[in-house]
Amino acid sequence: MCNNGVVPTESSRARATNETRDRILDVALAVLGENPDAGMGDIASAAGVVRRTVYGHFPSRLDLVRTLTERAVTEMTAVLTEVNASDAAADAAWVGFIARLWPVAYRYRVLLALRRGEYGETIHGLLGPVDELLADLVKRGQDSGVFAQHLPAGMLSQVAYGVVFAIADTDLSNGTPGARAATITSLLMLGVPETRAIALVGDQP
Amino acid sequence: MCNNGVVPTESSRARATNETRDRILDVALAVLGENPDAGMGDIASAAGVVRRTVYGHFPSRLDLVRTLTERAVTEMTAVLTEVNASDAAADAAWVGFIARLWPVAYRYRVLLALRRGEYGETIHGLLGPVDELLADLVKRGQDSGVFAQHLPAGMLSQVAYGVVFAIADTDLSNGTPGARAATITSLLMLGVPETRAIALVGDQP
DNA sequence: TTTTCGTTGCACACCGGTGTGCAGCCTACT
DNA sequence: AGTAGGCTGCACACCGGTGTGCAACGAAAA
Repeated sequence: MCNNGVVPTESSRARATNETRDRILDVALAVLGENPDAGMGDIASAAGVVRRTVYGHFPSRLDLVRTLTERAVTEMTAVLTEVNASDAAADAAWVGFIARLWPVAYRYRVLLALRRGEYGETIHGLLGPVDELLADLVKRGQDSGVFAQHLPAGMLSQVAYGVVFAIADTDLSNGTPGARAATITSLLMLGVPETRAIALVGDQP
Repeated sequence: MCNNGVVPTESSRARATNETRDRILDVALAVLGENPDAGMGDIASAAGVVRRTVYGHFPSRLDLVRTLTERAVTEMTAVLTEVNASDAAADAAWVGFIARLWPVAYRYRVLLALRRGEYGETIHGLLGPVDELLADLVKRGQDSGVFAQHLPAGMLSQVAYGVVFAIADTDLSNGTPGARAATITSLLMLGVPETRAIALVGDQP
C-alpha cells in the first residue's frame, strides 16, 4: 500500500478489473440498445467475457441496469446544469442542449424501452432530477416567450425529450439525420417558429 | 343449415363463441396496454376465462398479437383513407385525423411497446399500408406549403405519429389532456405556426 | 335423445433466462 | 516462492411463461 497522493493510482490489477467492469457496462449499453431483451449471456459474450464474470461485477441484472441509469443521469445532469446556467435565450440554449445531449440520448436509448416493465420503477426514480432540470429550462423559455404555452412546462418537457429519445431510437432505420432532425423537431414542438428554428440550428449544426 | 340471406345469422352457439373471442381480444388489448409483458394467463383471467381457452382461439401468443395488429391496421386505414380523400387543407385534415385516430392510438398503444423485440417484425410488416397513407397526407401538406419541409415526408410522418402514440402511451400519468396535447404538439412539429394550430384545434376540440 | 362443441381443469414437457457454487487457472502483488 | 484475487468453465436449482394432451362437463343443435 503506497500512493499517499491525491490521485488514486490503482494497481495494474485493479485497473484491469475496472477496465473489465467498464467494458461490460459499455457493451451492455450497446447490446441492450440493439435488443432491450438481451440476456446476461449475450452481454457477456459481446464483452468477451463469461456470463459468470458479469455476475461477479453485478450481482443481478437489476444492478447492471441501475448502474447504467445512474451513468445516464450523471451525464445528462452535467449537460443540463451547464446549459441551464448559461444566460443564452432558452431556445438557443435548447439547441446547445440537444447538440450535447444527442450522443448521450442515443447511447442510452435503451432506457426508453426499459422504462416500462420490471425496471421502470427504478429508472423513473433515478431520472427524477433530470426531469426537474428539464422542466426548469422549458419553463424559462415559456416565461420569456420563446416557447409556446399550450402545455404546462413539466408535461411539455417530458414530451420534448421523449421525442428526442424516440428519434434516437428509430435512428438506425434511416441513415443518421438524427441530431439535426431531433433538434429542429423538438424546437418546432416547443413552439419556436420554423424560420427561427432553422436559423438556430444553422448557427450550430 | 338454413339462412340463405345475405346476413350470416349465426347460431346462438357461434354467437357465444365469437363473443368469447372478441372479449379475449378486447381484454388482451387493455391488459397488454397496462403491461406489455403480461402473459397469456393474465389475459385469460382478466377475460374471465381459463388459459386453455385462449389457446383454443389463438394457437400461440403471436397469433393473438397479429390479430390485434390487424384490427389496428383496419381501423387506422379506415380513418386515414377517409381523411385523405377529403379536400380540406392538409393541416385541417390532420386535426380531423388525430381527433379520430386518437381513441384508436390510445387503445392500441401497446403496439408501440411491442414494435420491438420478437413481434416487431410482424407488426412492422402489417403496418406498412398505414405508413404509406400517412406519408401521403404529410406530403400533401408539404406540397401545399402548410407543413414544413425540414424532413422528408416519410420520416416526418413517422416521427409525428410516433409522437401521437408516445403521448397516448404516457397519458395516464397526467389526467387526460391526451387528444388535445397530441393534436397541438403534432401540428407544431409539422411546422404549423402556433397561432394557426391553436385556431385549428379551437374549431374542433 | 343423441351428438356436437366450446369450455374447463387438470396434467405434462419444454424452453430460456437468472442466479449460485465451486474447483481450477493464471497473473500480479507481497 | 507464496499468496491473493479476478477470470473461467463447468455444474446445478429455480422460476415463469409457453404450448399440448386429455378426460369431463354442460348447453345448444341435430
